[in-house]
Amino acid sequence: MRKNVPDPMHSSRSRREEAYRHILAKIASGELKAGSTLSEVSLARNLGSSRTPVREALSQLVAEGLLEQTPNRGAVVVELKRQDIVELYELREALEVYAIGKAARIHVGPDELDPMRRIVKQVLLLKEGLERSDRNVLDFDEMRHLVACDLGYHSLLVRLGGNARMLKVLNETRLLIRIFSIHRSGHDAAQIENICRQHMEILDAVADRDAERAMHILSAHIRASRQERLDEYDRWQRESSLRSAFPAFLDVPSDLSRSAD
Amino acid sequence: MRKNVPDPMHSSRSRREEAYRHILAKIASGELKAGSTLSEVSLARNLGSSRTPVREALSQLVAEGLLEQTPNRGAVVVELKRQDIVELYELREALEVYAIGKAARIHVGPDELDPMRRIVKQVLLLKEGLERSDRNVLDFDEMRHLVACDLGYHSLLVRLGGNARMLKVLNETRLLIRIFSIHRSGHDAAQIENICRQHMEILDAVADRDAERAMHILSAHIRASRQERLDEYDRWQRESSLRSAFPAFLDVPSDLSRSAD
DNA sequence: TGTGTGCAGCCTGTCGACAATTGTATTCAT
DNA sequence: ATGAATACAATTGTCGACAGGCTGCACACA
Repeated sequence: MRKNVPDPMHSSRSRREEAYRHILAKIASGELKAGSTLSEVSLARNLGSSRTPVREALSQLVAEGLLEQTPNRGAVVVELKRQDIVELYELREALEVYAIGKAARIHVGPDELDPMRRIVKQVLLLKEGLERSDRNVLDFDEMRHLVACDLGYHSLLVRLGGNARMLKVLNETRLLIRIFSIHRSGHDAAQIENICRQHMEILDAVADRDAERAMHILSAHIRASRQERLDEYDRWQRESSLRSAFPAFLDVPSDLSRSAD
Repeated sequence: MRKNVPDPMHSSRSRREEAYRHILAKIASGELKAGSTLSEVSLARNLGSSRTPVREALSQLVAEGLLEQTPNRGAVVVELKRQDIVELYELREALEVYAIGKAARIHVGPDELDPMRRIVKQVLLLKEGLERSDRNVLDFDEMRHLVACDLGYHSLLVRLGGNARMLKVLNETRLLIRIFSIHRSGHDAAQIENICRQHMEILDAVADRDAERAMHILSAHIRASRQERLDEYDRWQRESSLRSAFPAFLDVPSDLSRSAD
C-alpha cells in the first residue's frame, strides 16, 4: 500500500487528468444527473488520491461550463435550461457556418472531403440496416455510433476552416450539448436519411466552392437540430412536471394559507 | 505576524481571485512580456500567500488561453503569432456578426441603442479634441479611453444578441487581443472618425431592422481592424528581426561550418 | 581539449492537516 | 407546541511539506 509513490505504469497521465476523465465519464454516462452535488472528499476517496487533483479537475470542469460552483456548497452539475440550449446551438451555428464559408472559399480538396464522405456513408449504412430490420428506431449501440459519426463529421467540418480556437470552443459547446442529450430519443430512418442528405449537400457545395450554398444548408441543418432538441426538451419537461409535483418546494413551511410569493 | 489567519478586511475576495487579478494585471500592463516564465513560488512570495491559490489562478489563466503550460517547466505567457491574431479576429467576426444579425431581427429599442450612441459620441469628442490640438495621435490616457469605449461598444453590441455564452467567449477573445495590443500605435483623427462612422451606421441599421446591412458593415469593420493589427504586427516583426539578430540561437555550439538545421 | 557523469537547485505534482463558513439538527425557553 | 439560539457535521479555502523530474554546471577522466 504505497502512499506517496506515484504510479506511472498504471496511469500514464497525471492524477489530475485521471480525475478529470473520471468525473467527465460519470457526467456523460448520466450517473451524475443535473443538479447532483459533487464532493471533493468523496471523489478523492473513490479515486484513491488526495483532494488536490480532484479540486483542479473540478475547477477545469467549472471553467468549461459543465459544473457550477457555489461559494461554500460545492460543485453541482449544471442543469441546462431551454435558454441554454438555444444559446449553445446559436454558438454552433455562428461558428460552424463561418468556418464552412471560409473553407468553401479557400481551396479544399478531396483529401479533406473524402474522409467526411466516408463518415456520411457509414451513417447511410446504419440507416439501411435499420430499414432492413423490423425496428423503428436505433438501439443504444447504433445510437452511439450515429452520435460518434455526427461528432466526427462536424469536427472535421470545423477543421476545414483552419481555426484552432474555433475548434476548441466548438468542442466544448458540443460536449455540453451531448451531455444534455442523454435523454435523446432515437431517430427513425427518414430523419437519418435527411441528415445524410444535408451532410452530403454541404460537402458538394464546398467542393463546388459555393460558399453561400454551403453556409445556407449548414445553417438550416443546425437550426433543425436545435428545434428537434427543443421539442424533445419541452416534451420531457411536460412529462416530468406531470409526474413529480413539487420537488423544489420542500422548504415551504407547510403554510398553505400563504399564496405563492 | 499572524500566519494562518485570513485577512478579511484587506481582501474581500478570496486569495485565488487576488492572485488571478495580480497576474492578469502584470500581463496586461506589459510587465510580463510574452515568453516570460511564471514561477508559482515567486508569485506566492510576492502575494504573501501559499502556492495553492497561485496555482489555481494560473490554471484559470491557462484555461483562458493567456498562459501555456509546459510539462515540467512552468507556465509562460503566450506569444501571439500572426496566425493567432487571424484566428482571434475570425472568432470575433463570426460571433459579433451573428449577434448583431439576431439583434437586428428581434426588436431592439432606443433603451439599448442610446447608451451605445453615447459611447460613439464620446469617441467623437475625443477626435475633436485631437483635431483642435496640434498633436497628430492620441496620448496614452486618450488611447486608454478610446480602447475602453471600443470595448464597451462591442460588449453592448454582443449583449444585444442576448447570448451569455457568446458574450463570455468574446470577452476572453477580446482580452487576448488587448494583451497583444500593448504595442498598439495611436490612431489619427481620420481613422477615429472612420471607426465612429461605422459604429454609428451599424446602430442605424439595427434601428432600421436591416440585419443584412448591419452584419455587412460590422464584418467590414472587424476585418479592417484585423488588417490594421496585422500590419502593425508585420512592422513590429520586421523591426525586431532587424534589431536583434539571433537571440534564439544561443544554444548552437558555435560551429559555424554547420549549415542551418 | 572534449566528453561523460554526478550533483545541486529549481520546478511542479501531490499529499495530509487546519481554519472558517454554512447548512442542519437539536435543544431550550416561552 | 413553536420559535429561536446553539452545537454539530460537512465542505471548501488555504497552508506547509515532500517526492520526483528536468536543466545546467562543475568536475573528473580519457
